Amino acid sequence: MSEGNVAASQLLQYIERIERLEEEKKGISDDIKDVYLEAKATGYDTKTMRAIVQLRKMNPHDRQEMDALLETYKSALGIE
Amino acid sequence: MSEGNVAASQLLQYIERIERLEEEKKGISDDIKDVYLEAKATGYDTKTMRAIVQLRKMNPHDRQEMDALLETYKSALGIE
Amino acid sequence: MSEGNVAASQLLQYIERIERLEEEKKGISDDIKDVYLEAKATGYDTKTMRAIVQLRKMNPHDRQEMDALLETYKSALGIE
Amino acid sequence: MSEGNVAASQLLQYIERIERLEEEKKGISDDIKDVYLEAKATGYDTKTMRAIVQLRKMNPHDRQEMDALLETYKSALGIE
DNA sequence: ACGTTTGCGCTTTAGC
DNA sequence: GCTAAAGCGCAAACGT
Repeated sequence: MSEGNVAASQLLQYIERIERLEEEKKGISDDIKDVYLEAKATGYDTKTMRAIVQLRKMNPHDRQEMDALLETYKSALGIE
Repeated sequence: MSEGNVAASQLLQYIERIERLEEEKKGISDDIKDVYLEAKATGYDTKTMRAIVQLRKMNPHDRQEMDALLETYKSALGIE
Repeated sequence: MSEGNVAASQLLQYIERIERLEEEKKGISDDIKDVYLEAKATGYDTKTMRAIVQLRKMNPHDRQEMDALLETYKSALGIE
Repeated sequence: MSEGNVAASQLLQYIERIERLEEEKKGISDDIKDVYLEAKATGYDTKTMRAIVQLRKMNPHDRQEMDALLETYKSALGIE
């Protein structure tokens, strides 16, 4: 087999690995969507839930600091 | 002039209009970046500023409602 | 247990399911990134690989049609 | 006037400058969208137009190189 | 049914 | 240079 075919075969393997992983990723994305839909059907607000998920990603200290700073700026600008 | 050339000329005009507008847009994006940099140099936190800009886009009523709901969820989950 | 706590517990369960799924998703995203890095280290161009992945998502007919249209526009505008 | 108020006033000025610029930027984005819509109404394919705009951003040499590489990969993978 | 709003993936851009 | 974030078009979904 020529070098070209070796390279082609290797490239194809990379591509196919990526495609498999992307499929898996898509499946999980769909699962996440389903959970949100279920929560919504139960009466929860998904937008707020998404905000919560973001907040919980941060460590408590950073979150509180960020929050405090935001409050400071809001006060300074008269945002209630 | 053939029909093909007429069409080509028209297509080119659309493309060039878009390109001009994109240039303008780029200029403004750069201006925005500059303001943030200037504010940062003055001691402001740009991430918080960006959050403020977002908040001010909303109307007060919606913002308060969103905020109240978020507080409710945070309390329920013990997020301080 | 009060209704409020029931609701809180349910909300927490939704949030935690989402967090678990997002972790999995993140893991797979990292895997994809790794494959691209590995391919890059082998000498492949990742930008082109991403284009290939996109092309392979399309059905052949659509892809050829898209390609033909692009060629038409390029010719019309003198893009070589 | 207290220092706090000075700072608040300055912060407000930065925020308002940003908001003005973002409004302008939004206006231009809308203009761009309008041009695409107009072109579409005339019979042009906007997706292809966007691809053309991207191509014209590149210098000819890079574009040809990119194109050649893509063709190489397509051949290697039997994409017609 | 419609049309506005929301979510999602991707690309591009900004910040460290 | 790389990781994180924004912007964008597209698609789906919800309420009207």
